[in-house]
Amino acid sequence: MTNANTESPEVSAPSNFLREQIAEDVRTRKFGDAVIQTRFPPEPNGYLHIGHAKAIFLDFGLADEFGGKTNLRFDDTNPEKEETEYVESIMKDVRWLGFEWEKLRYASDYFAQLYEWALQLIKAGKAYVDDLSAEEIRRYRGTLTEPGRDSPYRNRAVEENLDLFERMKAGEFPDGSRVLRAKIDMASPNLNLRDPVMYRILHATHHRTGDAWCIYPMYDFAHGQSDSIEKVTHSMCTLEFADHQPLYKWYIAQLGIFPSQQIEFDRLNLTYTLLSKRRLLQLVEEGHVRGWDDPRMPTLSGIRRRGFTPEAIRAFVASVGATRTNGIVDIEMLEHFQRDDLNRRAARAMAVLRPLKLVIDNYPEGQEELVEVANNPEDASAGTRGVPFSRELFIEQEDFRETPPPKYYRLSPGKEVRLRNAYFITATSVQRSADGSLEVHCTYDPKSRGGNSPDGRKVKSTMHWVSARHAITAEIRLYDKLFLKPDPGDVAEGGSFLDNLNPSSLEIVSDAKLEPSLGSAKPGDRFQFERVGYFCVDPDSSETRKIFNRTLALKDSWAKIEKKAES
RNA sequence: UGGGCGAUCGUUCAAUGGUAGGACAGUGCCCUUUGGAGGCACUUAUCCAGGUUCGAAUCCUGGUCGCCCAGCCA
Repeated sequence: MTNANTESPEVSAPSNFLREQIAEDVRTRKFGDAVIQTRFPPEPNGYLHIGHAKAIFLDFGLADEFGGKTNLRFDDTNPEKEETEYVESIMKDVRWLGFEWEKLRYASDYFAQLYEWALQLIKAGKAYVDDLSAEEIRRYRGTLTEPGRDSPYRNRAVEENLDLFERMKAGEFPDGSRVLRAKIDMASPNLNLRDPVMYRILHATHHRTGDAWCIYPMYDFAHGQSDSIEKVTHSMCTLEFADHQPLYKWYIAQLGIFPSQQIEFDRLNLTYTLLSKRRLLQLVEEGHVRGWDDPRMPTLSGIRRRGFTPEAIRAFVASVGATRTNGIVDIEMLEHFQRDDLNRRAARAMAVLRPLKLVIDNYPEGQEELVEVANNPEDASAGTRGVPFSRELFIEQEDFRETPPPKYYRLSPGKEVRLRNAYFITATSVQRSADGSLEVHCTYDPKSRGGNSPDGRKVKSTMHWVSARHAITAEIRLYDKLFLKPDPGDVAEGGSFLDNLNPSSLEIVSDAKLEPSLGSAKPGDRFQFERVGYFCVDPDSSETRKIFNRTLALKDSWAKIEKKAES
């Protein structure tokens, strides 16, 4: 495994219990000479989301720290839900985060071995074929407070079990007619140990093994053994599998195979975000979003298209850490790390989302010039570029008020402000242009070229602008939270999480005016539109029409002041 | 109501028997050619009750609260 991100922003990695456990196991040589081996084991039944990023950074990152290796293993034991499309997207996402797996494996690689192990357990009297229906098995299992009862088929002879199991494999029986179960303890307080199902009959075509099998192992009879086969030393998974650990150990002990160790950590939860594959699938299928990679989706493909970076996700995940407590992380935390990363790296540009014409009456008609602008004030090595300036400009509508409210520093009649990197201007009047639209007239101070006045007078505000004659027109997609509530699942009786969908999560601005240099931007390129936010070029763009996604808005303290004044 | 796991600022993560600290959010000030960024300051926490100890967030006991488990899903 290699880690492409080791040189990325210093993330103070606080100690966590996983790291400490591994360190101790190394110290005590729990696994002898074996190197630390982990695995990332998604089921290919959907797209990866930000929650998986945490698991990925833990699985790959921790192994890397200890000089170990990580496999990518698809847990593909349920042919009814799994598809090659998902396998491919998952590989793409893992690589995008900056990781390369040691070995690519599938649980289905181990179907033959797993079958042999099942036979071994049958022969040892530890497994039996049960003819009970699913419904009957459920009833015999008992409840949380009452013990279960033995199936009438529990004590079948080994020979009969062998015969029946082989015939299950041969396809003699219909789906659901029989299962293979482990013979453990129907009275166990842990329901997972009440004779768990090992194999079920499924006449379904598997995305990799096709129709070679019609019996498929359950998760519990595949996961631990797959770990063991791969000599996984630390098998990290989320908390809801803690109850499965005794079973995980039971199979390994009965089979006498490599003792992989399962360790559970908490799942990532985010405010205003849904991280359930089932519901995400519903959003896609019912058309509430434009697809798995809709920039509003918490999928890795969605936030990638939105403009998020692997480096920011890594810093975020590191700060969130891993524990065994279940909580919900404020989405602002993720946004902070993303802004922090983009602030350092994103090239600056000027773009006016909602144009208002500004005419400089004392600037000679027909004249134009190039003003020099820093590509990134945070990074001198990013250099400078020339931006065309002329008599007629576009400024942001919200940067002008005919009657300014208190504390409004921007342009209003009689007020002087700075056009960034260009000149000081003073608004003189508001007029209707020939086509009926509003335009603001002003005068400029030629001696303030570059943005400083020679007499040292100051202005309260600096505004971005675009030369009307040189501007390119583009579409800009402004995204807001997909859900209105911090917990999208917080719904009234009989309601659905869909009731919490934000009706204005997408706003399309179709005629934004951008500085001409943006005409050569390529899909995926990221920018900070000064004073507005971070944006990236959407793959829907064409040569003639650029489309930008807003990754995040800049923090807006004026909006805060204005809001406070209202209340 | 059986079993498992957990509980520290509003949120998140530390403190591994010895000064409860960082980050996010919030508030105020400074600075600023982005009302961005940056700097400084401030506010706020050990679930409760007992016990052990010179000393407890940490160990013990008893409560309370939260999450997970009754798929032939993973």
